[in-house]
Amino acid sequence: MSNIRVRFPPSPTGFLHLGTARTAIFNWLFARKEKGVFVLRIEDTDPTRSKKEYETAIMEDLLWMGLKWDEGPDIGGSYAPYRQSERFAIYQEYAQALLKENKAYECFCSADYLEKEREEALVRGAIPRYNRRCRELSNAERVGLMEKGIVPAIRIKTPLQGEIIVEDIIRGNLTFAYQDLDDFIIQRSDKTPTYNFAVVIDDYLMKITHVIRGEDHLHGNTPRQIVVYQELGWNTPYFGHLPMVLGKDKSKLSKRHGAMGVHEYREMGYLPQSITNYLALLGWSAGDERELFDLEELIRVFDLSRVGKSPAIFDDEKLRWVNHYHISNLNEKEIFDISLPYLIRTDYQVDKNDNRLRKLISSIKSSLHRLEELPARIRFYFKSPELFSISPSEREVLDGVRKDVSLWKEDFSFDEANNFLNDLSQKLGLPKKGYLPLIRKTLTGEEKGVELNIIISSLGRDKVLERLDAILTNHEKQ
RNA sequence: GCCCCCAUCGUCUAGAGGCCUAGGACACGGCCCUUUCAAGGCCGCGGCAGGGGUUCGAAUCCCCUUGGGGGUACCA
Repeated sequence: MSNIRVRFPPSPTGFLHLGTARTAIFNWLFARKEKGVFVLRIEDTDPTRSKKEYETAIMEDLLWMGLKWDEGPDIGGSYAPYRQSERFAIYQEYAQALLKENKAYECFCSADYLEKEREEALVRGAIPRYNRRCRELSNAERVGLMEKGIVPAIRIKTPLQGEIIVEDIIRGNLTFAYQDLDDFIIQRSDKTPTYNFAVVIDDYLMKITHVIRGEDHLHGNTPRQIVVYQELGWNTPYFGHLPMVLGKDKSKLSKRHGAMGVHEYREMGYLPQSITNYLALLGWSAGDERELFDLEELIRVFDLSRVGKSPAIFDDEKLRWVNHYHISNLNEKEIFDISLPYLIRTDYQVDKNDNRLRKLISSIKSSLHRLEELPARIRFYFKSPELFSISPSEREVLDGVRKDVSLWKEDFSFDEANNFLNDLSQKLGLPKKGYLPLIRKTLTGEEKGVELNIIISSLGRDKVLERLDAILTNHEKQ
């Protein structure tokens, strides 16, 4: 194992989103590729928005995709705890240290005051930055404010001059001016840490070597976090900012773009390997013309240096196609097992040992884009069709067919059924389209769908006979 | 507004100065296969944002413009 360590730090304020999942995939692939360690850390510093159920749901979705972590809140690890809410004392300790070294200071400004300042700045067209009025408070002033009962927040002292260079392994060197940053808060007045502070402390303490995350962190968070590293006297990890994933409207992918949760895609019948495959393709390519991979292959071909810089628009159509590919690649047992829940939830009576059903599903898998399409496609297998009336000439055709079928000693294979269907042309003296649509309608009630020979073979002699008889006797009654 | 980033077919991308009359994939269109719907096979449509440089030579390097995105919290 190399000493490369990456982390995936979701905030449990909602279900795992496709955009977030992609970040997890890139981190995980990088870790596996480099034989490093993948850490799961829960960023629940905001107690009002964080929920335990989301934490559980996120972990389930990660596992479903096949992304197992080496260290995390549930399994522990050398740098536990892995839940930020359990690390508050640590953050406070470092905040105090910065205070003591005069690298941070207490700020007594009220939220209201700050809000008003910001609005005014916006109106003036100025940059809404904190005016640093508490930065040089005298001791006496501080004591005075304390005595008034005001609980201070802690702000870090950002250098007034100079610039920050972010060395990004995906984008190269980027420059930011300290002047565009302000003295941001590292510890709220309720003693909880802010994101940019907690992250730095954790990444450092957890010995994270590569911070790979979305570009949305690049312009605001990364420079601020570098300030924290510097004030603490720590070396920064390597940073790599992935290009954003955008929705059809070209804005950052979010709930506004409809169902974008991993779980929802799972429900629709997307395979985990389809999700990881497609998401890996957003912002990354193998360099040659291959683009269909399962997880293991992805590890082999993945290369962080092949990640691009420009944002990618999420394309549902292509995901569909990728899923179609992976479904086609499933073997008979796999596709059957994974299909069962979709059939059961459609209230079909499913027998888990039904070999014929198993063969049927396997034989039509390549026509599916999502598993949720399956029930409608093989409805004929579970439900008898509605009766309909036929003409005298149609009756003759079905009679002929019936006679033949009744001679079968056993059920037909796909090939045998096919031959049977073809031979009918001779016997009936009709072209195929003169009788095949009628047989289809009789057996399934539909005019289109699965190949007839598969239908006949799957239904078996008795059911075929039964459905022919149903139409025939219905005709007699009229 | 200010700061930062990005820029090849509608979309995802290959392309790291001559291999490019720009390659692949999705989508789309046509044809074939086929009782039908899918699937599949074949063919096709379609792009280097614009303008300046640098160079014998630029999709590739530089600058400007334009366009798009992201960030501007006691959210993460």
